[in-house]
Amino acid sequence: MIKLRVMPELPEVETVVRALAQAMHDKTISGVTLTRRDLRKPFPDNLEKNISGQRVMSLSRRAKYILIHLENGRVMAIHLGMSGRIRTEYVLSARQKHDHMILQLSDGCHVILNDARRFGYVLCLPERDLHAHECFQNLGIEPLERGASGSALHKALQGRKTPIKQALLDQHVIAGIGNIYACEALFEAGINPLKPAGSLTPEACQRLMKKIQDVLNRAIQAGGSTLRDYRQVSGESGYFQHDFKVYDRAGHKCRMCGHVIARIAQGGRTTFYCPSHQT
DNA sequence: CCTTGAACCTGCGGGC
DNA sequence: TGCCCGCAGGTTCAAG
Repeated sequence: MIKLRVMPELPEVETVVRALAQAMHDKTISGVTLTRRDLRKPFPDNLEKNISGQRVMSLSRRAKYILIHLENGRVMAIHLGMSGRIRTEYVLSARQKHDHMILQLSDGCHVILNDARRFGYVLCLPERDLHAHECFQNLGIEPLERGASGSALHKALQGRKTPIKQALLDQHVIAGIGNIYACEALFEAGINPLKPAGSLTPEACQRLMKKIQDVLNRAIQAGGSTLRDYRQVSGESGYFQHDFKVYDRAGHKCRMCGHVIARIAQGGRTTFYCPSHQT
């Protein structure tokens, strides 16, 4: 059994995509069970008709979306929101609280979407319509793809007075970054999260983009991050949480300069940073 | 166009 | 033990 419980930012979604590819590639979806009609958005009207009997050609990721490419040219897109988890079970055990969608595969495997807070959602649309869909058309820089660069980031931040931390969370500016990796990347780049986004120099943007890519890649290598009391025998849990340099470290000493890590609120989210060397 | 704050929903940990 | 409060990985929408 593969069981995936992650904090769904880019590295965690990427980790889920890779694990799901193992389970789903070249399998046929033989059945769909929905236990309610909606999460944050309604499930697509014709979901069962559009995915049942379809072979899974490949899986990919865009921003924080899991994309499941089907033989009929459609894509099922899954966003995990804050609390979405996906697990696979070859022998379907008792249904758990907040299991909302169960896909049955031709080899007997079940793919189960569980989401306590229901901030996640599922879409299903023709692949050719994907980039024009409202959820995808305005997405910003994909940080690990060609085209991501300091100059692209600098351009995307032009004229923005909002603090750089909040700009990094704006998926229309740069896609895939969430609260943890925004804090971590700014720390590593030595940039104060309160700095107006548009005031970053091209050099600072270069440094920041490099650190964003760096921290995301390291987190993917580590299998993402998991929090709280998660324990798992399958070896599928990530361990990047042990590498956090600022996130959730308020009151502890900065690993770089020894100053005390601060915790502030920005736009309703918590930011952790070192006031001494993030300038 | 940009920015801000509230809203969506459930679970968990801490304080009393 | 139990209740109440604050807080949590994300996004959208209304209002200024």
